[in-house]
Amino acid sequence: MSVNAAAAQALDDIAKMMDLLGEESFKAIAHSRASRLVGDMGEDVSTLDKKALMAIPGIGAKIADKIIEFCTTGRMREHEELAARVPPGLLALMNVPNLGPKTLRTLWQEGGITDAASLEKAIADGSILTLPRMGAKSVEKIRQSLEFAKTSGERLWLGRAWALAAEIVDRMRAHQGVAKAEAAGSLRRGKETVGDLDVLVCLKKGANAAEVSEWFRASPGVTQVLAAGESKSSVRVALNHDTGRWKLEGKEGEAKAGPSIQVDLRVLPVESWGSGLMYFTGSKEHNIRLRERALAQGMTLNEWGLFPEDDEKTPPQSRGVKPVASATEEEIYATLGLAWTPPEAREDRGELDHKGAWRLVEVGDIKAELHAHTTASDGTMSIEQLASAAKARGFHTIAVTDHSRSSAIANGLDEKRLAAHVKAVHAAKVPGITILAGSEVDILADGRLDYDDEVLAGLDVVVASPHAALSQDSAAATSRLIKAISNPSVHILGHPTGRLLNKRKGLEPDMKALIEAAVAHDVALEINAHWMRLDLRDVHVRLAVEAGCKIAINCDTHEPRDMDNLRFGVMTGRRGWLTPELCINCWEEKKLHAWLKKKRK
DNA sequence: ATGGATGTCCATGCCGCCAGCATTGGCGG
Repeated sequence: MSVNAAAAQALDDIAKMMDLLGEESFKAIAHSRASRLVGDMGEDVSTLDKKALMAIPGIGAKIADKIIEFCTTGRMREHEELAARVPPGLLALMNVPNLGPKTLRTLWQEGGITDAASLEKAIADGSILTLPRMGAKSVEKIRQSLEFAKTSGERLWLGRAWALAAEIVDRMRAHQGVAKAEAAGSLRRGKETVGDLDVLVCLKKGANAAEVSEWFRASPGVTQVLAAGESKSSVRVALNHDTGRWKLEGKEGEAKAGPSIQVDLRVLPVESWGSGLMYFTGSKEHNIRLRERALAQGMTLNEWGLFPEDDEKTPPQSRGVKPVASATEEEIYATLGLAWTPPEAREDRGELDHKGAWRLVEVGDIKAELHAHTTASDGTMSIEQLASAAKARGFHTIAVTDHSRSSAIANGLDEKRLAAHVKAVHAAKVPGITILAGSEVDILADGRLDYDDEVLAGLDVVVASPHAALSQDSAAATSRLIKAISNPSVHILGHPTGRLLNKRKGLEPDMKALIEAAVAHDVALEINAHWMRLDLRDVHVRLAVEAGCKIAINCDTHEPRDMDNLRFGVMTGRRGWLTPELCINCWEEKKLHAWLKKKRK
């Protein structure tokens, strides 16, 4: 775990333990906010001194001290003091849905429950029913949540969630009572993994909400119905893990055991489409900022619309109050004096201070794929098939970058095979697209590249990527990657950390140093669009964009369907506020080729 | 615990919905 992630975890634990102990809620909120700030930070938090930490809104002297203590000693005294007062099993239960701090505190203080085992026992023998607010329905809900928490430890990959969400949304749109349907939540924000799916449906005039909800609950793959209201339903849908070219040991068997994902449906009238979408898209923190802003302007915002504030207790829509805006996201943001905010930027990372209209990279901007494999190494397509597929996407350029010799498992090319392959690539012709000959050259553990410099200098495009020695320490990783960036023939640093989501954490280089080197040597950092990689990750893209570092978004195409992953790479770029100007795949042909050739003089 | 207005104090994280056992606490975007 990176220092940032570890420090964020410690701060979040502190916040949760404070909640469990019933301490002043603002203290817990402050720690929870600080946890998010540290976790979202692109640069290594240990490189910041107290002054720099305190310059971040939300981090004051006390928390800055705790962060510094953690970076220098690896511990936080306060964390240990709290941990001595809160049973560890209780903290773990905070991750179980339907178990919040207050519920757990009651279970602990009044029922002597300290962990999952004692909770299960209290449910089994019925003793839990004697505790306050513990009726049969609540207990059954908790029982199911506990069961679910056992089988599903991990969040689902964006790419897998996307396919499932598309099926459900299509099904909902097929119902005659449905005017509009869309997947919202963290999926719409393009988060690299999602915990559940949120589907918003708006009804045609006169349509029956209960009937539409029933249609939803009868979707194929539903294994369990958790809630069955007229306008709100929750179900679990079975997952089958198809992870493509990565065979995940254990995962396939596990799939038969029945991992599933929760899918929530909300039904609203069609007039509330915009406000409903904003509510269900989140993030929670973004929603809070928007609602604060609405209040400051004499309005109140909920999923039904943006209303004039009237200090009444009951919700305005229930009193027939007309909203100021509700039908589209654009009009609601506009009424609040804001530009429409891209869903990917709705994370309370300063997006409400953004000046003017947003113009982030879009799928339609991408005009080149600069990292692709053919049958020469581990791809499934010939050079011509690959180029035709790229042409069909409207690209002006495709770079053939098969693996280098050290990637033996991927049938990497030695220098002799490479020379022949380059000839074949240059001889290949597909009308309307330029085919470039390149390589995805391995970055060896010490930062040397897998081909000699003169070989690399003879290629049109060089993508340098780490594939092995991915558990080396941070300092070694930093110097390794910077050495690769410094090679004058390298254009792109491919999947810079080598991480695989839910599988391996990959390298943890000093990102700030890496980005500085990339800027100095005019190397683009890749966002690998495969949903198991999404590497660079969002916060590092943001850091790179702020530094003016060029970014490449590549599908790392091995087979035709890989090009469909482009949207995930683009969403990751948008989460890092990436503009088309900084994304080399968006450049027109002349500009891109001139940039590539600059390294060949 | 933080940040902003003062010079030490004060306000601060929105909203709707649900179950419960009754007027509120907890959840989740």
